[in-house]
Amino acid sequence: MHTVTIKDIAKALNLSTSTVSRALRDSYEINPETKQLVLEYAEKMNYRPNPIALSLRENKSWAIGVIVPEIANHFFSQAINGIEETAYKRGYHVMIFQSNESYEREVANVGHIVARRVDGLLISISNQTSDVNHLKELHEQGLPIVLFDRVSDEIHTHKVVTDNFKGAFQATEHLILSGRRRIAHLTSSSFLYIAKERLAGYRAALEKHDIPFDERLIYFSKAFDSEYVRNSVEELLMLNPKPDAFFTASDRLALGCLEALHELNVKIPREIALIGFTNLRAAHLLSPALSTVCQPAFDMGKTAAGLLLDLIESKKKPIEFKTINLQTEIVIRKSS
Amino acid sequence: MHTVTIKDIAKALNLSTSTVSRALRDSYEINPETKQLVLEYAEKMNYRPNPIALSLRENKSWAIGVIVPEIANHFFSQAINGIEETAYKRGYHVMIFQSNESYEREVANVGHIVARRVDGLLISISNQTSDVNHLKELHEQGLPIVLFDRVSDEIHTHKVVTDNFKGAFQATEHLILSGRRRIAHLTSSSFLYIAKERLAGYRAALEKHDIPFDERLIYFSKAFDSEYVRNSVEELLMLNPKPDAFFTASDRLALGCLEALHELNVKIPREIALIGFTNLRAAHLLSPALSTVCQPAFDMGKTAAGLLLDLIESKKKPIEFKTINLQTEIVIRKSS
DNA sequence: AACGTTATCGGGAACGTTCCCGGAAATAGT
DNA sequence: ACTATTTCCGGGAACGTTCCCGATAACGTT
Repeated sequence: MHTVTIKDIAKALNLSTSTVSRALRDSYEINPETKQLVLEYAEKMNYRPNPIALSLRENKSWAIGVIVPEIANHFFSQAINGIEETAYKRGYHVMIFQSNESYEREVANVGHIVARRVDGLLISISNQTSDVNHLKELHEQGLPIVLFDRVSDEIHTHKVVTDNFKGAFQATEHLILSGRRRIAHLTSSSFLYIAKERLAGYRAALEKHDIPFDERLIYFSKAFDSEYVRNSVEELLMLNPKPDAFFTASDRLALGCLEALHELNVKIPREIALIGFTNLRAAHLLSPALSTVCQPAFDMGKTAAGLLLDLIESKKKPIEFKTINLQTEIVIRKSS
Repeated sequence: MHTVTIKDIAKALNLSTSTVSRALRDSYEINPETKQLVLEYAEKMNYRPNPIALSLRENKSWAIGVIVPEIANHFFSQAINGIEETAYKRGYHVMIFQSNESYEREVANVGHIVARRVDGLLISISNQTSDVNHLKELHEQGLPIVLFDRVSDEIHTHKVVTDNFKGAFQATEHLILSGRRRIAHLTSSSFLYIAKERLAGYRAALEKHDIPFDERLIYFSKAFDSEYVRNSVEELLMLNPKPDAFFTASDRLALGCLEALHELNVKIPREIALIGFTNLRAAHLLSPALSTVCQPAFDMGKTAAGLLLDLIESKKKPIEFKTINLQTEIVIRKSS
């Protein structure tokens, strides 16, 4: 697939490459007639500047890297939509990588991304990642990084999160106000920032309503496969006294719980009320319709990308980094 | 963010760039000691070859473009997973674009992709695309293209599809065998190849069981928003005699139907049986659990990417192109 | 007429890498 | 001791583009 270059145009028109280049960039020091000639010929030959050559010259790839746990997850695919919107609008393209919730793959992805010379990195950390040195080093070397949703307080940069504390607080309080007392909390990894915050919101709601905190009701889940979740659910149901509500911290966990409770023939919400932290598109069509704390995924992606591009395009490092806290929305349906 | 280059190494070690380059590529004509020296220094300085420079030299971007209608769709995100697996394994990276089921955006995406100088293109056409000249031209210019799922018979290249006819036939026959006679079919666009095939499968099943084909039961839907689908469903329900089953041709349509039927208080499957052509992860958790024809999305992505990379890496154009037909799986649940 | 201005263009280096070509030194072969 | 071969390395062009530095005319100014 041969593509026409500036040299081809120059040769065909008996001009120098500099002249052609300047004509194409509409430089003032080119004769309007020459300019016209070049432009027309370029149009005719369907000339497209080679972005690779430009990247080499400018030492800039016009690409940003995005690492998410998985794209087959409605929250992240929506976030990616937001990221792409801003990125494309500002002339960047997006390279998407998946960590699959694995620390090793995340490190490998980071490696790929630096090798690919992206101009910046947008990342939502895997829940198996407790050590963030791979990101810290990169950041100290000067690569612009913005964290979103799954952030870490060890990295000093812009962050975009949702109000996890408030969302969890509202969800828990809603369960309490509807008469629940033994509320189990299934969450992801204990070192994940968002998990900590949601747990804190959960505890604060309990405290406000004078319900004692019971550690046995908290489940940190390393894996997301339905078998693992089912085991956790079974163990929780064997507790005495039995829990009367589940509050889950993610898409996958909510779905897994729902599935397990169905299989175990537990009536929702009569026996167990269920509310999740999720962006499932079909949440209202589930059986029963799932109550959720909904996150503004698209907006998160948009603002995170915006911050990153600002970071990339500003020559000097900003003195202070901001953490943007977007509001969640609690949607009560049949499951609670 | 300054990165160390071959020149830096050469200068530091008092060697020429050629020597360093050859040492790094483990050339036989470099003294083992020198090689050792270079390798150690490169390792110490964390040298990474600049892929942009390589791309410029080799006139190869090591990137493939992927255009799908939307990634926030489980079928496509699974397919992308498959694509990425093969692509990364073979050293390519993946640039994802979304057409949002819009012809204009698809054309724009194609433009971006050629401007970005990808080595090949993987595409699942938007349902509003009736004219595929933008792809044809590209293909004739020599860009390797592989179509998957949403293919077009106007483009003569490798294709990866599922057995749409058989899947639709089985779904329809299943409805017939469970006593349904007035089976409505909601499908996407009339010029979409997969829509035609599924319609053909539907008709064949009717014919086999001597059920007359009624055109009024077929709905081509241009839009996927719930309002539009709801209107279609309402109109179908006003028919006389009323349909007793719906067979939908996509994720979105199945979900939309389910939603509309719920809102209209129609009992599923008592009044209307429902079966979809979808890869929804939560299909078994819906209310009622949704019967579906399931497509091997991940495998489709994998094989499509494999074919494309073979195409890219073979110097000569293959004489004949193949169409790979993967099998669907029908999963009967509560909705039918 | 001599000079400064302006308009218009070309030459060539640079970005990071590979690879062809050539060349010096060391070794082997007679 | 002389040539032939091997070993090891450097120079420089090339990929496509931009941009700095000149260069040549034509023009205007005194």
